Amino acid sequence: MAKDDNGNEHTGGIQSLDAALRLLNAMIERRAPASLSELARECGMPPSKVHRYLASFHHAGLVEQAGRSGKYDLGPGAVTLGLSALARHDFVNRASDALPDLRDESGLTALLSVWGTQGATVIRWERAASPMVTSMGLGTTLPLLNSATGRAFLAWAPPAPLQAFREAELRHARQNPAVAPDLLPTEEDIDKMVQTIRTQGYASVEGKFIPGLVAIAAPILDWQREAQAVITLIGTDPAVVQPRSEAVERLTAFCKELSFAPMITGGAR
Amino acid sequence: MAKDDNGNEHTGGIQSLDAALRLLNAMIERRAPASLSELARECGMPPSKVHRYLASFHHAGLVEQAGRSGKYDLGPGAVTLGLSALARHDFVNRASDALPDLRDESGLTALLSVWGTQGATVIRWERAASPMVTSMGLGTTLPLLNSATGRAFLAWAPPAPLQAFREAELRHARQNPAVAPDLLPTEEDIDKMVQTIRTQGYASVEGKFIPGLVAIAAPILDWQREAQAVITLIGTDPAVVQPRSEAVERLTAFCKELSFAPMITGGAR
DNA sequence: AAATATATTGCATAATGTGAAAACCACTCT
DNA sequence: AGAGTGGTTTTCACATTATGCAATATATTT
Repeated sequence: MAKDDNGNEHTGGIQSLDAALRLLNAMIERRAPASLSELARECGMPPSKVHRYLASFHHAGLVEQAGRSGKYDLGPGAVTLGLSALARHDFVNRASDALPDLRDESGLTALLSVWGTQGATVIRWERAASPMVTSMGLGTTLPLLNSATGRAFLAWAPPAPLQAFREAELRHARQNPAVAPDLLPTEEDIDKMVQTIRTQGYASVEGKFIPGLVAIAAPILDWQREAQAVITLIGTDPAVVQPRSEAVERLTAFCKELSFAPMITGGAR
Repeated sequence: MAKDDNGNEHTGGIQSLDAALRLLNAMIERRAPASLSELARECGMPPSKVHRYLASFHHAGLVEQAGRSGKYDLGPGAVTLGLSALARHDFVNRASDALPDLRDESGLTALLSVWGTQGATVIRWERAASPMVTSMGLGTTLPLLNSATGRAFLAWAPPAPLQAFREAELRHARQNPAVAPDLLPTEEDIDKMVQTIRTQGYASVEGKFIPGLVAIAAPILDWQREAQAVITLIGTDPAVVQPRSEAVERLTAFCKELSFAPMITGGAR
């Protein structure tokens, strides 16, 4: 009988594996590389134990030692695992496959993001032939309030972890007025923005995240009308954010196509 | 002393954890939900063992039971883990940060390029203290066939848009025999070159793009083994292009460091 | 250099994972 | 119905294997 951190038991498992996974979890929660002793303290294990677990994780590629600092970090195997898990959700495959088409049709850079523990995370992107080279790698996390992608998640929120982010980002924004000087939104401002986005069917942003760029984003909805993923188009022409621009039409049609279809197609379809 | 599937040992780890991770790996390789007994067969373990491991994985959210079929599948915890890892492996940033080190260690000019719609595009550039000053701006696009960078992309191609470039450049080369007089390659020549590059692990060029300069280039691969970016070293000493030169070793090690890798480096791939 | 923090290895001890077999369950076929 | 089949879960006695402590080794700071 193994016990988890709350003292709740779960039967039939393997204690050492449970401990190892608790360690993995600790590495996720610290969002940065950590030293062996930090991890040991973090989850109340003797350093030698942690060391042995890390050796096995390292061997499997789940964990790697960062540079010469010796700190431990999640490794490429973890990425493989996660993307493999994501790929089981067929909307991810369908969206990934179709993303190049969307880019070609719209002539804009196209992004596919999901909502991860760290926020909106880019898992696929197709760059358009734009003069402006945005260096944005896979796994980039986008701001919640000042990116089109983030706002789309905000408006069609998978409820649970979002409120926390909302607060965290607001707090951060208030302390760093330099970042977003024109917009220190109150709760009501945000609610109003969310309303607008929902009725428009897409979120947009002009130059907030990266000056000179404009972006529009629409959600891929599941059967509960929550965002499973968000697709974003990025360009330079301010016209694309306009309500009935060609880009907006294409994007929303594209996302509707990938969303879980409601059973009765009332009116809008 | 734990053994992996090849019989290779790795010291200091934990055997049961190694076995558990082998199981996880089996779940990744099957790209679909699998039943307990399938998994047991797959990795040569008794069903009871697999069951116990799955119980622990399930408890951690890494694995879940699909619907009422009872089959096991990777779960939300795996996504969380992967996205968390992905967020730390923004290779463009990591490569940009490390590029000066590579320049210093090798004493050569180092380039970081990504595959844009216009071709291989230089996005970062660290010039060595070399007498030869190559004037090459950020955003320069490099030829596909006659630069080390281009050849590396060719060999580890993100498949879709590349064929078009290949044809375009060939056509262009045939019309302009002055540019590449010695090499009017057929499709087979190119395929042969690609094979060589892939087995060598890097692409090279001597004086093709700019007379008097030599260059070697290696890819940063993503989890699908496609080139996400290419790093190129440029110098004047013809020795650097030799298969096991110091520069080659450094460069390939550097790129491997930044690439994604399969979870467990087992034989078959 | 000494001192402190951190990582790694060795070792005896018993706690824990192990495989075989038995019980359990959900089906299908006579 | 009832016996048969393939798959999953539980039980159990045993020794393999993980464990924590203490001893090195390595790195970082004073």
